[in-house]
Amino acid sequence: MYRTTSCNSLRTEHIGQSVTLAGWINSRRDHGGVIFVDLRDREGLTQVVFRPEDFPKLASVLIDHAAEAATTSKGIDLEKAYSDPLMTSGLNIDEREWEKARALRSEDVISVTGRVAPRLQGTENAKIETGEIEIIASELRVLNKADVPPFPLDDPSVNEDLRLQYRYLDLRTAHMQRNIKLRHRVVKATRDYLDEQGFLEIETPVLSNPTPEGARDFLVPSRLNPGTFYALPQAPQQYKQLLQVAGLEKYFQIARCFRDEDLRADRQPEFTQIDVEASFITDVEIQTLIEGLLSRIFKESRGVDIPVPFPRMTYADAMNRYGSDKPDTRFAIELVELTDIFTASTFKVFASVASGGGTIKAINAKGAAALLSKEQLKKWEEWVKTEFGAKGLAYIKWSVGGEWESPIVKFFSDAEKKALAERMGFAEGDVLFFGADAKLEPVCEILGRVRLRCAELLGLLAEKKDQLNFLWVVDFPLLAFSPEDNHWVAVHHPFTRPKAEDVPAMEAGDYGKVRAVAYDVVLNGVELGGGSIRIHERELQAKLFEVLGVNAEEQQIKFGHILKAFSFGAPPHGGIALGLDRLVMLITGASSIREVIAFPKNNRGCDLMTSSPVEVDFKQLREVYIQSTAKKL
RNA sequence: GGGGCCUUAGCUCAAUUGGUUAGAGCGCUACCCUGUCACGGUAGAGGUUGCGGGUUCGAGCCCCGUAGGUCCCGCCA
Repeated sequence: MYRTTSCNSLRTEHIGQSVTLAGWINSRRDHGGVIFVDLRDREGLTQVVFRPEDFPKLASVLIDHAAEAATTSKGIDLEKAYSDPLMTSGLNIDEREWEKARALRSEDVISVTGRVAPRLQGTENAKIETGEIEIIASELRVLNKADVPPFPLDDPSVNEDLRLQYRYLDLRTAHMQRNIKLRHRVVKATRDYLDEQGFLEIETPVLSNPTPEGARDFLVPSRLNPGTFYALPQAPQQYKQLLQVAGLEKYFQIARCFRDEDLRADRQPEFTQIDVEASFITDVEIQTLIEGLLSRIFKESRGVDIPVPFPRMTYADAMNRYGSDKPDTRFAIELVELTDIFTASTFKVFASVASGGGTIKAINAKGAAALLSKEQLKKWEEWVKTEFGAKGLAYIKWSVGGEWESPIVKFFSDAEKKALAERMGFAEGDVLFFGADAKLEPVCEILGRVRLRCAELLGLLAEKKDQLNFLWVVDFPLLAFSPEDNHWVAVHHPFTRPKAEDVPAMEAGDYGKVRAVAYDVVLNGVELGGGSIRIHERELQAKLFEVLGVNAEEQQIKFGHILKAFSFGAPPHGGIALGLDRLVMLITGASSIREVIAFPKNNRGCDLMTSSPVEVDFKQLREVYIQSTAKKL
């Protein structure tokens, strides 16, 4: 037997027991005579002591004295224990075990047998849970020696690429084990909760079809059908809807999804969704279900109660007030409408925007004046220009005891200044940032970015680490015009249901006005997931494809199966998908989803541990009828 | 596809204005040490400064290119 218990199970009540532990050498302290080893397994640490004397005898002496101490409710009398005849009378020294212990190094794997003993008075270690006891070793088995690790395992400042290259070592750290365990708790809570709610966990194919909408697909060539390809699913979207047509009614899956797009700190080419779909359900019912799920997840993973129901905010409000469809509402800065103030302004840039149906908005970064020099404001302007294609970033800085500093304020009339200051709550120490454009969206989006950067600058989130601001963003537009493709595209996906009251607008061709029965759940400015009520009528679905520029023939080829399915009595249905990786990232407080994925890919989609992806033989390519066009170096 | 930042010992970093033999801490190796827990002490090993080119009497430092890493924009729900 390798072990009888874990390295985080022994306490004072186990004193006297003979145990065997197995694990890794976390650290070793060799005092020449006595040798201490912190033995580590998944559960924790236990100190093991190797002494050059006869270990079992020593242990029994200490235990006897501890037992005696317990009856007198005084601490163990060390002097007495050490003067015990057994301790001083020429013990049989087993040097072999001790010599083995001397040769132990970090990360060696051992199994050790000994007796649980109390630590000597004053040598207890409050930092570890087993710090009251130690193991007096009598037998040591070295199961495997370890090379010197390429980096210190407990050092959080080590380069991530090195950690990823040796991920199996990185995963040994308490930090990573905590994240992986917590992820398990989240998945377990999800399965338990949805099972209790009557949902069935159903697997869907990983080899499926390319989808014309949305992200780029990962392709898989079919050997048995030369020249044809599967695609890895971006989401199990069609299958989960077809399961509703199939009458399974309530489906969920912890689903792996694949998207061949560029990576980010919160984006991997393969990621996991908590995928949910149900029949005969309304949008509010799905939202309530998900509120219950998230409550359960946060309760079981972090022990916190989150208030439900979550606030609702329309997409229009979110954009207008926060400049984002996933607003971080933990801090108060909001976008303020100023268009009406400047319709007749002497400042031509604003006047032409305001009178021409455009939008002028601003945000007030309270107290930012002291933190932003003229040079820094220049840099911010440069930043919005290069990163978001803004024309500029107008500002007014009002230092405490100073004047308004701004390249534009000299063009404002006194009335405009007064109205502006009043509406913005502009005070000494503040900085205003303006956005003005013929179109609403870029004004909101750019100020939304500036808003986030202001929060960062002002440290508004520093003391709000534990705050959890959930909210639903609802009433998304169904369609958006893509100038690149020169046609309308689905904002969510093409199966999303238009709001009943907006169907006339759709039929009238006023596509920009049509809202969807779609909803996103947002936590602290991060989109956790989104879903919608779907179209279940064949005609409406066909109509929507038409709007999206998919003609009848294409519809038949790409979506014939789902259109046909809808003609056989599809129930009203809808669902949602939550990003599991992001959710666990937020729960653990990690800054990247790589911290909550056992074997993630780096920025370029490479697995540094396995060197994946790799080149393959010509022969292997030939079998699947593929020829690479990549240029050899 | 584009932009920012980074790359010096196994790890984390330093190296003044371009100037001697590129240093420190940790880790590693050996020895000493019987109560430590980030043990302590003594000694030692360890470097093509990512790579290629250029400027210069002289380059870790300046210039050009390139590779890798990371964050962001585009892209992606």
